[in-house]
Amino acid sequence: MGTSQHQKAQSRAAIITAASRLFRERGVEAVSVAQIMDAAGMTHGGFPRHFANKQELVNEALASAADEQRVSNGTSSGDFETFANAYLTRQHRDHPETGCVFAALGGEISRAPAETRHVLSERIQRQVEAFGDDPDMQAAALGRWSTLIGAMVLARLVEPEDLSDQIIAAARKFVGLPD
Amino acid sequence: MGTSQHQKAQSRAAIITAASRLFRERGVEAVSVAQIMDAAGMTHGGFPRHFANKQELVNEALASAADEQRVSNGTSSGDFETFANAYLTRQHRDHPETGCVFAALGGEISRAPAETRHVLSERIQRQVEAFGDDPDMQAAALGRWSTLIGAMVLARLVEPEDLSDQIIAAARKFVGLPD
DNA sequence: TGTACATCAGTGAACGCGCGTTCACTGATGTAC
DNA sequence: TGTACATCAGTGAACGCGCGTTCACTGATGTAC
Repeated sequence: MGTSQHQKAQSRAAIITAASRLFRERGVEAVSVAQIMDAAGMTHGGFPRHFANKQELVNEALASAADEQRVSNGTSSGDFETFANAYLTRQHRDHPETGCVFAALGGEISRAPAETRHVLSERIQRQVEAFGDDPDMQAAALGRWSTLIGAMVLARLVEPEDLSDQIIAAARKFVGLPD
Repeated sequence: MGTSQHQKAQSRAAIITAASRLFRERGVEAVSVAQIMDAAGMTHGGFPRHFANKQELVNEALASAADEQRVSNGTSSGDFETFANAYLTRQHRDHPETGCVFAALGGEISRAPAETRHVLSERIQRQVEAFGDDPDMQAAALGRWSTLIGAMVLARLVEPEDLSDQIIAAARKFVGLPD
């Protein structure tokens, strides 16, 4: 076959994007390299041209998912209410594949190799600093952020849907959102 | 070999206990039936005498973990502050194998078969009812409970330990605990 | 209270399967001249 | 501007390995008489 450098970069991006979605949807261990490569439009034999092993892709894909959230929700600007308002929704609950990586994979990340925990800790550290310079403001934002993540974890695992909705509503109230 | 009915019941309990700890420590998918049977003091061939398959054990082990927490922390009596005070600690963070099943495996449970989600939803539903009869009290408790779970997820995945401690402290403050 | 026997918990070997990874091969890319 | 050639992204087959599960076998249990 053979491809240009530009095409290689596109392929690599497609692999990371596919992995980032599939990992959040089904869990890291439950998704195989072959499934990711297939979703990216290639066969699994091409994988080692882009990553030394699956773990290296996991690190890149989860870091990418974490960055995605920060940028798309504008939390880096300190507008926590806007972030929380989009976070605590049925839309987010029902679409983990494009949602918060910590709610979808927090437990798995805590059991992952040091390198994985490190790249995601950097994102968390940066997020905390974006909450403000004042330690009290940072602490208050951390408390609210924890509520969002825990509520999403609970809301996604419970049935029936009524109870799940109830959890989202309770969390919205608890972090001071209208509704 | 051959064993009495009493010994069989003991073996079954040992398998559930071992599975309950190992799942919370390493994740459900990362622990093999052979590892669980070994931890319970048997060889893996004896497994089908107790459970039809791994999934059946997962359901029992996670339900057992959820029950353990309710009883040992007395949340069913409505004393949320006592529960939260023991929950948001470095001890709990550093020992997921004996801790909250939702913080350790919440994400995995949300991707598990309906039966698994059902047995754990029952426990959550019962817990919510134990929070009180008033919907507003239930909502407030659900908000605080979400904060505990999310904070534990974040505290377990981040490094360095300073930042992890900071998350626990922020959550303690946010749910109104002293310290 | 003894004895003969059916039951079945637990052993250890074996099974098919999907996993991550490796590799010989291909042909388009893009450089050297 | 053309031509010959080295590079290497991607293919498709193959690898060893650990997984969940199955099963013939064993011997202590506990019932029938």
